[in-house]
Amino acid sequence: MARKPADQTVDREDILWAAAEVLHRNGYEATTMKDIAAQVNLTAASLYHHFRNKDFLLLNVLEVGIDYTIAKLEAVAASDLSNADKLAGMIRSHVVSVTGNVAVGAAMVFEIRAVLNVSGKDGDDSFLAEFVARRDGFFARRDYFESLFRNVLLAGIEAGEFRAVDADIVTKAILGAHNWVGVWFRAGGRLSGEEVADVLVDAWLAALRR
Amino acid sequence: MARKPADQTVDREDILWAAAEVLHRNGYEATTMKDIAAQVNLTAASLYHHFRNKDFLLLNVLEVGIDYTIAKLEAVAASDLSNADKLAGMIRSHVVSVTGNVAVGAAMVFEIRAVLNVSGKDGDDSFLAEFVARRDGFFARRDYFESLFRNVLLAGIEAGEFRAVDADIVTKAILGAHNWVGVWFRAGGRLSGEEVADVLVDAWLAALRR
DNA sequence: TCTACAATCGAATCCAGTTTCGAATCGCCC
DNA sequence: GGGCGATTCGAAACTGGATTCGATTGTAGA
Repeated sequence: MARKPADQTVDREDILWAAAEVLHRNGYEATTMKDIAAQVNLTAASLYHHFRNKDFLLLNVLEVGIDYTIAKLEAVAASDLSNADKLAGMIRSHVVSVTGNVAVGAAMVFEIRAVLNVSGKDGDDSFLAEFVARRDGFFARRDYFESLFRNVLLAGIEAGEFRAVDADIVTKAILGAHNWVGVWFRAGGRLSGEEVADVLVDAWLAALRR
Repeated sequence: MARKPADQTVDREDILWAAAEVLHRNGYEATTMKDIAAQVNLTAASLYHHFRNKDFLLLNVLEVGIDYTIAKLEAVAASDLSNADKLAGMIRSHVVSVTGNVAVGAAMVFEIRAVLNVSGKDGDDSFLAEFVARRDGFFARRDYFESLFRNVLLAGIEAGEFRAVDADIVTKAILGAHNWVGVWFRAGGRLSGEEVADVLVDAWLAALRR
């Protein structure tokens, strides 16, 4: 027995999303390749056909996660709404993403340190180099992601729509609140993702209202 | 060479705080007993004289962390300030704790899942039972901690000091923002812990102001 | 001083998890 | 209807890290 027929074959994407889910449940180190493989009905060994190793797999998960989130955010950020409406839309969009796919959201929050730690990973030279490059690219994406929010805040303050708060800190506060949603939110709870988003939009807008 | 003289001997407390720091740097799974031991100039083996195993060690870290935080918070919560002032004091107190000891704050945020996962840990029966009991105790403390904030919100709304927001969600948003501070805050940055706290107090009070 | 205990350590054991390898299948195209 | 690359698998090699053990040595008190 070796390869399963077509109705079984999975591709990178499938593995990535499945991995995100497992990672969310267990955390990076606590998640074994076997766990991830099981999620898509493969064996651990098979995973190595799709990814160089565990680190790259995680990095991939983070990459698709951040790209997915940024794409949704950019749509709103690029619109010609007022800054208040933009912020509202972005908060809603982000919170809904997080609640809709807890896996991605929480992976973003929790697994960073694991990726961060290049130290300790025995240098397979070429691997290491590519890993570091991609990891730094990921961090850059994260910064960009954060800047989307910060810029709206800044623009809103500039335009007199918002109070003159410390945009840097408030941005991080907003994102912190969202990230945390990924930790406690459970589908089927008292509120839907949209409803949670509404509460947060209301709160932040009130916090910024002049 | 065996035991070092008195000038070397450390006690549980020392190990706990040192462990919190290492844990913050590396995350639970990525932190080895050796790492923790090194932080207090011991060998991994010596740690087992103080703690049953790695899980209990982590649990201990979380316990002292939450107790420390709760103690500071209760002082404010029990005062007879207005709810707005109480909330301000509590936010300040919590944020300053987190920035003052990033280790505790971040350990609180990140390591929970590791502790959570009882499943998988081979049942050493008695160990397992005590572990679960203490773990549940910890979670109860966490809930209590959260309730301190929520109750002030609720009381403030009741008293007409605050807008009628969804106290549950807003509480979690506040705590999420604080937890996140533990992740990004670095001593020596643009703002001190107190200054960050001030920004957040201002924001949340504005968000709740009628 | 002698004894019992607390605190350490180095070495050894054990084990789970990653990664590698060679073989087996499948689907497809010539 | 044979060849070829893409996939997958089981088994085995390796590794790092948790935990155990027995020995050693300060310390405190009888």
